Amino acid sequence: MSKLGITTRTGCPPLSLGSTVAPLERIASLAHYHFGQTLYCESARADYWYRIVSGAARECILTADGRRQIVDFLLPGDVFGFSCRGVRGLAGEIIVEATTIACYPRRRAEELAESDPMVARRVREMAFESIERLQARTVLLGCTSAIEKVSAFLLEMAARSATAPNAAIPLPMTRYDIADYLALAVETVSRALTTLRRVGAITLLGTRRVQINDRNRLLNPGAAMAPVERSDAGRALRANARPVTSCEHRT
Amino acid sequence: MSKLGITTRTGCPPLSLGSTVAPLERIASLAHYHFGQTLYCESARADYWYRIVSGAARECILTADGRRQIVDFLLPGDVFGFSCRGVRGLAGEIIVEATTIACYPRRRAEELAESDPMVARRVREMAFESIERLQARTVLLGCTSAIEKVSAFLLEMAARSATAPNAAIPLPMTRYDIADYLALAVETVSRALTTLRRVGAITLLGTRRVQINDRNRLLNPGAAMAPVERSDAGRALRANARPVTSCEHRT
DNA sequence: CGTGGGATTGATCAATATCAATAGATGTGG
DNA sequence: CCACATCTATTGATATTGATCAATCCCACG
Repeated sequence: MSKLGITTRTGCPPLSLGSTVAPLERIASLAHYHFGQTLYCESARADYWYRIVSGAARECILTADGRRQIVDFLLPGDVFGFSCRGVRGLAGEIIVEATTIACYPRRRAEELAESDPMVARRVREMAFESIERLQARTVLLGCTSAIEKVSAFLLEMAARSATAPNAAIPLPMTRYDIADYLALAVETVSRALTTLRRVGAITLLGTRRVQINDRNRLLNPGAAMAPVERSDAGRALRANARPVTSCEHRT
Repeated sequence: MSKLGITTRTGCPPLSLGSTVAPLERIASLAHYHFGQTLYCESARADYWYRIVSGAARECILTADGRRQIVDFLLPGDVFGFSCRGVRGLAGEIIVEATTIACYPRRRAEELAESDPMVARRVREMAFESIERLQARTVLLGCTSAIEKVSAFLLEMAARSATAPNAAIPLPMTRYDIADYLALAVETVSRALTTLRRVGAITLLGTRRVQINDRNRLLNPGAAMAPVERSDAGRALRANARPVTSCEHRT
């Protein structure tokens, strides 16, 4: 890790974005990063948009009380770094050795979007994808129990890593990262994984790969989790939800 | 609440969006809703974008275990309803009587964005605002203690309600809504508010208005919270964060 | 005046954070 | 190549926090 050695060359391959947005790819530059490097820090100006080509990164923030909250994991294909104020507010950090990222200069990309409607559409779609990723994230953080959070996290990683069904899922991040992502203690994450392994829901292949054996147990951890059947299996409909008038709209 | 009575008329006032995007406002229709009405349900097609003109709404989801998770509160000025898959995935519900919403037909808005770069830019900015709102939300949900969550929630509402500093902040939602937003039990929210009131950080003006007396106590609840000084005040830098190499980028 | 939804407070119990110890992994330098 | 240092991961014991159950209060509204 001694020399940083970031090689930068312009003009990168289209990479699954469709030929109509080739103009966007022409202004991108590919950069290579090492594990632990900082892509941008919280106070940096938001002058680039990014796309993970290979490897992984995290966006995080140090809270007032000294904790680190990971706001998003970025995996291959994910576009990130959008901002409407000029400043980042979040730090972007590389978590996998030899990560390659496509960097889009914001000003030029915006100019391009203003002259090419197809580029504008693509940028809009990328932003919408970010929104849906963050909404899913919110639902995940809303889980109450640690088992639920970890289960939901594994399912999210399975969906995002785009591997074959039933294939092993790579976990590019440490348990500490997972803990900061789920707002749990590391020990709790570790224990939840152990519990899921014990009941047969997953198999741990080393520490950084997981095989999902029983999706249903992960989807509904409370119901099928406890080795000893829980007495309260019946009352599922707890919580604060109140009835609402029907779904129709526009009379 | 017997008759739904949604009045819809096309052509609505510009409303702080700047004159350059008047085209976008020309295709909007204003609709009036009652407390408790459903704007769209989870399975609905995502055919509209929305902007709150007055009143308030929530976006929420029923989780597998029967809880309701509120993903976002929508306040005047907020634009929402973006989707990249065709389906909502979240339900939109009105939480304030006589809420007015500007509705933008998605297809026409997109056509407009493709013919008018200024409209495209404005749509992009609105999407980026959504992203930042959701990122802030993630940080909030990452808080570990209930006092922290409620404190952060009050600060968020203060920032978003755009009232004068030190003015009373309206809370358009019930305690149940707040609880489902913060992933806490109602009782816990109530207790946290009571605690904050007791230590003088806030004043409750009725149940739906809050006055913030001491921002610092809300920003750093752990430090100044306990009536009896806590013995561990010194160790603030706990948590899972690990040091990272410096912030430089591009050698 | 009575009713019902919302809000608050109390008591109890389960879940998780924390503290502590240890073991595995990985990388460095002798 | 091995020994050491450091980071990562797991497991155990304990204390604290928040969910849950229960009761009461408050307020708007018919």
